[in-house]
Amino acid sequence: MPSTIKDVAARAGVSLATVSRYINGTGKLRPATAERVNAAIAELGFRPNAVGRSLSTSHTKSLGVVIPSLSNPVFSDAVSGINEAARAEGYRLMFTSTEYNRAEEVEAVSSLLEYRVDGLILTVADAEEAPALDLLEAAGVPYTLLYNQSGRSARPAVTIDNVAAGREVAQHLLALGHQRLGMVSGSFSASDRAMARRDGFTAEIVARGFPAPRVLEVDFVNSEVEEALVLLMRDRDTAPTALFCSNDLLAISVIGALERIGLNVPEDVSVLGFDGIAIGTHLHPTLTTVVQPSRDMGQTATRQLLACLQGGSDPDTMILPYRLQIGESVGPAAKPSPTGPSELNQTK
Amino acid sequence: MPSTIKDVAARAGVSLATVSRYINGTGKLRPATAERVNAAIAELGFRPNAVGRSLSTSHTKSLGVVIPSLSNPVFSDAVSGINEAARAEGYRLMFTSTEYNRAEEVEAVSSLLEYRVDGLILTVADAEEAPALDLLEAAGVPYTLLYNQSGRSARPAVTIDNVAAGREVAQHLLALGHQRLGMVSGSFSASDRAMARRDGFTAEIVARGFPAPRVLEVDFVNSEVEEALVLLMRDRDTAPTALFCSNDLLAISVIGALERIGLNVPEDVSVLGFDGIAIGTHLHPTLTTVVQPSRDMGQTATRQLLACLQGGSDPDTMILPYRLQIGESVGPAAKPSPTGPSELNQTK
DNA sequence: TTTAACAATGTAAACGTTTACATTCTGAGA
DNA sequence: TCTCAGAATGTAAACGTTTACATTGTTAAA
Repeated sequence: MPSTIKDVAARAGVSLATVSRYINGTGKLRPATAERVNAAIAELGFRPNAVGRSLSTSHTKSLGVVIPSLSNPVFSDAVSGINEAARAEGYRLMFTSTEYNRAEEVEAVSSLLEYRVDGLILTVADAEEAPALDLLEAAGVPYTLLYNQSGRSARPAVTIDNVAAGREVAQHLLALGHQRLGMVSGSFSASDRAMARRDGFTAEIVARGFPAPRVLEVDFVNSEVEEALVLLMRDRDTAPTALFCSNDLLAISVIGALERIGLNVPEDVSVLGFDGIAIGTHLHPTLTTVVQPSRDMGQTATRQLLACLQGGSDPDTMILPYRLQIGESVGPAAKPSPTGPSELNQTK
Repeated sequence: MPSTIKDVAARAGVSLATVSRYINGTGKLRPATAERVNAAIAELGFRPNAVGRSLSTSHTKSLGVVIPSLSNPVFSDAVSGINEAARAEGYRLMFTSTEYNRAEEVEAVSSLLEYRVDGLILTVADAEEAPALDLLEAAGVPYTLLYNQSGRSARPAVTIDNVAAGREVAQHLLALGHQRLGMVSGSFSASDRAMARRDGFTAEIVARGFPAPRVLEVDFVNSEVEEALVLLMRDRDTAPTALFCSNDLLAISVIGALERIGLNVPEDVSVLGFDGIAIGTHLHPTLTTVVQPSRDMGQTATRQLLACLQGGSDPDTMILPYRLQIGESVGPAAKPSPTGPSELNQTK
């Protein structure tokens, strides 16, 4: 059993309170007393017990982190940012993932509340309908959402304006002469962000007098992207000349699939992603994508949560800037092929 | 302040111990008593305090997880596996990353020891020289390494045989007629795995009577891959016809860079990766790579650590199987070009 | 009806640390 | 030298829960 503050006190010939004052730097100590305590700590290999401290102070100096998955680097990057900012303030992270499942969200929050984390940073499937957030609010535990659209629920979130980003994507593609646009997205029910991106994208296109984009909702994990694209791109004369993907992993997957069915990116079809994950700049073609500042978002969410925990105001919604990063995967609209039905149509 | 067991006891008209027995399912309770306790819990919105429980039982039911970075999906996948196995046993994860820095490793372990995590799962830069592991052993806290080579230190690890994998990569490439091999790796001082892969790769090539491979050690984050490759591939008659990369992110990066300098993969140069991250199967060309079972490794490490915590034997080294997954990024050795210095040589 | 054995429940101390309040020590000023 | 104010340190209870041991209740058998 590791040494406790009692052992240190006994060894140094002082009281528990004196050792506590030394460890925490609270209150003055005579140099000789401090030296004796320090020596006792070293001799005993004492290490403060955060559990005892948590009980007596009612603060654990830990933050709960709940995200859908670590498989998407956009969440990994954010957790890195959270970790940095938390560490800087002496906080630890208690972590869990939910695999986009609402019941898992509730279970995760429940458990973190049992561990008495001081606050939480989390991404839920839908900020509007989140029993997990209801639980947090009922418990009075501060939290900040990450990436979620705060929408009409006015729940505090660090995010970007996904609707505006979707619109800007549409503007960019239309400006390049693309008139037949498509979108490939993950599940809308699992991501209010994907919904917002689609909504902005579609609204802009329709407002500009173009036909609404074809929207493909795919299960990225189950690798049905290629099949879906074969159908979408079957008729080159009516197929989209540009595809907006709801995240970068999907965009990368779409590019691979397009090339496999004989289409060149961006010559035959342009592809535009979302998130700005690092690998996108190392590929060929490099990815044109909407970059959200994931690491900054993680840091910002953490800082404002910690500010709240340290007596500041409640967390609020913060919209950070995104930027459209031009890569090689988007080019001018392809000119119509001079021949009739495309070579693709003839492929078995 | 949330309700405590005292409040529940008062409300139900029973003792603290009775409420504790109800919560934990230890000891028998009359149905009427159980019902009164249950009603009191519901009325008060009581939620057990894991901090109090941890202090009195000396167990936190949490595991510390220390990994270099979440930026590489191989770690994210492993953490997903750890999370699954831990959750199944009612454990939480306390998480931190070290960015491949030994001082950070020590600080991370130190802090997790303060929080009294029951055990740790971690990846360190070098299992042979790890002050963080010295600290854990001195504290008597069980741990399992993940991915690290256990080598002569005999520290418990869940890993694969990286040396054997390196050899098998060499065999595979030599069997395809490649005679001039190269390796692109991340920093060896930050990854004993990368060292082991190089050692196996090199040993096999030399044993087969071929010249030792050219080894490029690059800083993937600082995007110097392309510059390095231009130099390596300058003279097509002497340049490697296949490159082994120490991880998949690097391999993907190398493919992009090769294509950008005008070389086709695998026609002009083959590229083989390591890890088996999911995105590798969605690219064009799909990645030929050594797949380690990251999620399984995470689960296995967790299970054996938990078995130890629950009275079983100490964690041991477990070597899980890897497999060489054939993709499209490796092909037969390119036949020498019929002309003199390559076009590449003339590019400014 | 009484007794005894077992079930059910209560009591109280401990886990490690913090900290309000109390006590002792020290040094400066009268 | 004495006194007083502030410095330094000690005391003890509390934080929430667990659990060994004690006590009370209940039921069946004699």
